[in-house]
Amino acid sequence: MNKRRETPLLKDHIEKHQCTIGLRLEMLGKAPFFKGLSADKLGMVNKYFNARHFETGEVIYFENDPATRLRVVVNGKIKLTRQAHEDKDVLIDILKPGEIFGTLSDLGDHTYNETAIAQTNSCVLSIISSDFRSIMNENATVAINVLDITTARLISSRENFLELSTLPVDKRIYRILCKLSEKFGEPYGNGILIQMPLTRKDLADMAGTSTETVSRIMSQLKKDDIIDTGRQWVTILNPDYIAHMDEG
Amino acid sequence: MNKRRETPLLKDHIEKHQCTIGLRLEMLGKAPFFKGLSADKLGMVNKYFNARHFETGEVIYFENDPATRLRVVVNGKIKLTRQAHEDKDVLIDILKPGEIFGTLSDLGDHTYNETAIAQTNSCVLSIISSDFRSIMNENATVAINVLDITTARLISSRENFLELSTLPVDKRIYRILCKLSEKFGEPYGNGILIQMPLTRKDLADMAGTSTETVSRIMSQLKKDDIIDTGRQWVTILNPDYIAHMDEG
DNA sequence: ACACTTAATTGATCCACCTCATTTTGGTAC
DNA sequence: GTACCAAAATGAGGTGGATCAATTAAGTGT
Repeated sequence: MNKRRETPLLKDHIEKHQCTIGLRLEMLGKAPFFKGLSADKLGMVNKYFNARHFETGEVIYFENDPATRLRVVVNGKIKLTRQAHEDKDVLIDILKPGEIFGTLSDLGDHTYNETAIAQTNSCVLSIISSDFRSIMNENATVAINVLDITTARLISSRENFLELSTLPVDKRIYRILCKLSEKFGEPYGNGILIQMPLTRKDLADMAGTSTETVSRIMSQLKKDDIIDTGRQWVTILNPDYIAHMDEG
Repeated sequence: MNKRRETPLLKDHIEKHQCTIGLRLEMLGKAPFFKGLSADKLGMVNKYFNARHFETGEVIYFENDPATRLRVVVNGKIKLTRQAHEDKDVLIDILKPGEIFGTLSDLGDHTYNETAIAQTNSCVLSIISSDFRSIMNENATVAINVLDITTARLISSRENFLELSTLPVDKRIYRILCKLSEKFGEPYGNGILIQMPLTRKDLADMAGTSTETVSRIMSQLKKDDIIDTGRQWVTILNPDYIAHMDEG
């Protein structure tokens, strides 16, 4: 077991000038919700979007703020959270490039129902939600794509609820690590590095537990050579164990 | 505190002959996902639907069954559940007339990810999901309506997750009773009756707890004259208490 | 290389809730 | 009314995980 001296996370190399018009168009073309849209329509649609850069830790919007915009991650990772009490938060999801967040509603009195924070330096496109609704009205394909994305998220959210209701904490954490490594994992050394800053608090807020409990479980996994972990990073050394811990 | 001798629930008066073509068309016209559709389009769309009656307790489909159809509740209540272990279930939602369930996906290898059971005698319309997708493709309004419904469900599911992660059991049960009375409540005597058969197990499966714990909490609420409850029914005597139990 | 800040670890205690076991009751069928 | 059965209530005991408190270690800035 080698002692690491520094974080294995890639340095944040996202800078403002990368959010160029060219990149933006390329991004929208690849975005799952615009799949099947013709090139000229894409060009038209592109004009509705604004790009903006966010520094790590910067809040994009707070829950209960008036909600007017739909956003798209171009670069970086965006964390969606909700606050319960004083220091009790719930981490709903972590988004990667191509994913959407914000609101689709065009009602005036509508508010965001989660807080969005840049987990890393990020570039985000935004569009006024009523404009996006117009686009959906004129292109049923787009509406159906967004519907498919939302349905998938609903299924995933219910899955989370199921796991929270029925699994003990350690299994919940295994499952979270498994899902994160599928979404954000990159080969690193002899394992898979979850490529993002990830604290014990983040994991606790995903699993509905305390940082201390997460720490204890992670320590045990480390002792058993199933993961390697340090300050704000995790690598999976034994993916098979993490994937099927049912019998454990 | 009067001792009730019999269930205050309305007798199930839904019978097969009520699922007539006339009722079906009326139902589809009022259904939120067809809001804004012209009368003639509605007539065309109607031809795709089949009606079927289900007896109380009858399973409409099981989770992991091949998924081919989207369904609409015409009459009665439908319970959506997922199985975890032996006797551990999670009650995801209870649907009332006008709500949709089943699948929207037209992929061949797709399966239902929950079990649907008739909570009362029910009448249900169904349509092959690929047909429904065609309808959405030709009528963006429909796609957007379904998207709005799905988004609302996603928000609600995340809300449930939040409550499950952060609230103690008693508060979770208060909240569930509050939501149920909003959705299914009907004035009855000096309170609001939740008009549906509802067991301690159902409540436990919603709150992620055990039947015994639900029973204990309900007993206390009854003692404090906040609710009245018997075998498979609940009335709320003090809605205000149930609605804001934050400070309790 | 140093000090400083914040994350992470680890230990000890406590209690909300689960589980198992038993009794009671409501609702139904005869 | 009486008998029956499944749902609900209640009791006793055990425990997973929270909470509180103190220590260690990893990055960061100078």
